[in-house]
Amino acid sequence: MLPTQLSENRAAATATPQSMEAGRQRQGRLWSNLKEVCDLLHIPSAAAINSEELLFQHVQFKTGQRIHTIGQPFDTLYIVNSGFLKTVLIDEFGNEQVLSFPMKGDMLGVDGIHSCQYASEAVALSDCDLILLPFKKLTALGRVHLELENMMYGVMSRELVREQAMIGMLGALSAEARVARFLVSLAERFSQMGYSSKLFNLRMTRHEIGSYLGLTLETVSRTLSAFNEIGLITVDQRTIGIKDPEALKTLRRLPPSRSRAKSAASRSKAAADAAAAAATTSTAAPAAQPAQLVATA
Amino acid sequence: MLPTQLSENRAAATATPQSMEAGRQRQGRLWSNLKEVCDLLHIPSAAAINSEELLFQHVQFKTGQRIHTIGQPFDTLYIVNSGFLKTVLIDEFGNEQVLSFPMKGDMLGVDGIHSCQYASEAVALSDCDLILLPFKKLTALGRVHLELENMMYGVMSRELVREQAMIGMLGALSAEARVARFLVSLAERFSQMGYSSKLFNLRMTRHEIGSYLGLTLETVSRTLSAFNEIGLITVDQRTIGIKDPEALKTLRRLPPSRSRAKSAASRSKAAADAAAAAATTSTAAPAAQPAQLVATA
DNA sequence: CGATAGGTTGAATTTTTTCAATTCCAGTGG
DNA sequence: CCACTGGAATTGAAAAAATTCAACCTATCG
Repeated sequence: MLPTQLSENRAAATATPQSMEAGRQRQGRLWSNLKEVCDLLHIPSAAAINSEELLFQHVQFKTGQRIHTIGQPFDTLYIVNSGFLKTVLIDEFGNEQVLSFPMKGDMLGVDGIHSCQYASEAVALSDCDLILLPFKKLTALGRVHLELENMMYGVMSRELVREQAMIGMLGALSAEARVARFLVSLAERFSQMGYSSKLFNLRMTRHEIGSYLGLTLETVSRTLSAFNEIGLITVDQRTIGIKDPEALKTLRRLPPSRSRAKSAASRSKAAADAAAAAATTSTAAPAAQPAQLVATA
Repeated sequence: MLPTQLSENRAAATATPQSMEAGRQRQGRLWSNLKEVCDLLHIPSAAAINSEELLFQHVQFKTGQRIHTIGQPFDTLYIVNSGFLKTVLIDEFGNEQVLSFPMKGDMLGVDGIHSCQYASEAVALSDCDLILLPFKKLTALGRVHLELENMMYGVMSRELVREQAMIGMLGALSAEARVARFLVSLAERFSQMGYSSKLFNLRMTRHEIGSYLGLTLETVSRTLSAFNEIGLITVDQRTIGIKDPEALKTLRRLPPSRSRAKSAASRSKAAADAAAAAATTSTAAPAAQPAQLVATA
């Protein structure tokens, strides 16, 4: 594999550089110490922790495997070390409602603390490497290592803030704005993880995206096509290229379709309209700049 | 005031029996001990706590007052002892997005832990009595009183589960189903608080309900009228009577409007339709039974 | 008692979904 | 190696759901 390649995300799905760094082989599995866990969660680990003793076990899941199911007794939290997942609620007719798409650095299972049963189901969308955090052990440890306790509260609060933002989005935004923000937030996540924020592969189906955003898969597909048509993004199946992140960030509604339908030549005009409709101060992107390729960590 | 009265909720807005129980006058304010706090949160307080020393201060807010605002430095959590509030997000144009309607036993401010700034704004919808929990003090105490620590994790996790349910609702349900569930969950909250679950007053405007449910105020109003028309509820401004809680709980979509419009006499037929459309096993409610009045605690 | 915010209702319009018809692709087995 | 197959994705047209705009009503509060 070349260090620069299009299918960068597929790399994360198997053995990543990261999972090599943050873990040591032992008894045929991987383990991480407290510092590595804190780093993964972006918690300043305050050095003071001398804990080659305190190790947390990793577990690998293959694509499609279930990490936990609804109602299953809760006893451990998980941190995503590599890979991509979805968490879902199942309604009375067995329909899935996607709640989140956890990836590197995210915590899973927090919703199980309250009732001692997981309240959602987590499924691997790619091969995954997760770190196990036995909850009892964790809280006990938290009483000794203050930064760990802060970490716990911080991560749970962050999760809550994220869900609040989600509620705000579902409650207030149009279909187009939801899809736009979804793309932007994905791009930001990838960027944080050291991947390209300009070109990436979606790990989930249109159906899953739709469920997550409260839309049908057709609406998602149409919206992506529309964004492509006015030059905000490029779409090829699950490969997305972000062309105008600023316009996506502030987009509220697309210009009326007639201004798109008129002619293919009016592309730049349509993009300008979109930016205007977005009530943004950002300048329209200077056409298609060459997509930045992958920076392998 | 009579012990049984229609405006039961208004009582909670001022001096309730509860706020008398759970608090003692001292220095002209109210204070609660740890046991009272735990009781309020429905946490088994494990007796062992001998803490007439450990007291938490109450603060009163008048209708319309702001408890905290977005961006304000975080240092304290709040527990609602009495009264009703809303929490909101403010978008870039100053529009409010309602996130929750906290009431007795709910915790406020958890979203501030992560970034040390409150992420939402809390506003009193009625006169309120809140208990202050200085966060630093609380975590320190948590290390000594294990049940308190568990309480913290439990409450935060519960909040998360609640928001997940909200996301599921916004993502998957029709306007009618959302309004129905909103009424049911309100009824349940009131019931838990010792009020009638059959007759209560809404504390919030149609606009606020709409924002909370991701609908316009007109849609909320129309939906309430429709529920009234088919006998699921009675509506008179902010006074809601619940007639058929089972149908509301399982309702997915209303029967087509023509079956409602045909004649006022077809009422029971329409109600049966609604129950059928709800795919529920519950029997349709036996017409209007006299509304149960208030049980004052 | 008039001003005003909240609430209801109707009609037109827009947005999103539903249904249906293809197309595209990845994987499988001949 | 290539034709098949089935899930995923796209696209169009019709239908349904929800919003918008507007008019009007009704409580409440100075």
